[in-house]
Amino acid sequence: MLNFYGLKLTTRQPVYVQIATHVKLQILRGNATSGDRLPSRREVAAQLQVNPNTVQKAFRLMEDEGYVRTSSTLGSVIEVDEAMLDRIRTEMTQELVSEFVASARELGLSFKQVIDLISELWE
Amino acid sequence: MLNFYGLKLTTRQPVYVQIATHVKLQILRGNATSGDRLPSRREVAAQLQVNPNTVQKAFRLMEDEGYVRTSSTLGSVIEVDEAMLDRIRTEMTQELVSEFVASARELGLSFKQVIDLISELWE
DNA sequence: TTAATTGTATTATGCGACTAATACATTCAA
DNA sequence: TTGAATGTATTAGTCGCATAATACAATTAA
Repeated sequence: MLNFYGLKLTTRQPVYVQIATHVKLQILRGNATSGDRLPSRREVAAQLQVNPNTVQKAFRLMEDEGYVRTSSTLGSVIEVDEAMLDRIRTEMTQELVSEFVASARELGLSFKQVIDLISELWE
Repeated sequence: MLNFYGLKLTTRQPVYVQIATHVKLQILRGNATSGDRLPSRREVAAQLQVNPNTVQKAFRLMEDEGYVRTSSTLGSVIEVDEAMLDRIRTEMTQELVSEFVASARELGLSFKQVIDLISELWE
């Protein structure tokens, strides 16, 4: 059973988006996989100390994006095949890197400067 | 005289923040420097097709951050010394790179993967 | 079987960002 | 000098996100 205690919410993004992103990251990192169950809406709301309606919106989003299915018997369950997993990984990676490169160029940074800065921080 | 025609607005950030960021980038890239004048609030609002009050908020922010000064005789003028320029550059670079590194690690990317992906996109 | 839990839905409220519509005093050019 | 442009301020309204308070049918557990 997945939980959400490790998720620290910010104000930079809608909470329901952060919840969906958190689940996607858990899937990518192998901490969650097909068949794993999610806590109830009310339980997640309690764990994150947000409103159940906000959580409902997150679950709706995850169902629409195609990696969570909700049945009346099992509640909400993660459901990903290899293609979906690859789609998620590619999508998130591409967005992250391409936006970073665009910003770095806007800032006037050189390729070498960027690599050096990342190297320093990577440890 | 600076203009804002090159600034494409998104919905991901408040407009007034995007305006201030745009000016800071112009300064960093050498496209704008001390003494350069900014168009009037109403003129910027027209160029960006946003409300004058939103632009006023951006100008207030830039004054507070310390690189724009407004006088009754000259309107709003850019004013940066070497220290301010360095502060801006460091601040924006640090934020960009450290947030990127954090996200990349969350995604489970290796250092080599990151470098390879950036190399591909940098061209 | 009965009570609790759950998914789902509805309506109202609050808040921050942005828009809209003015208003007014000051500066400056015709 | 007069009228336009400008900086500044106020008040009201919209929109998306989140909260609050319920409601109800269906499933589950005691």
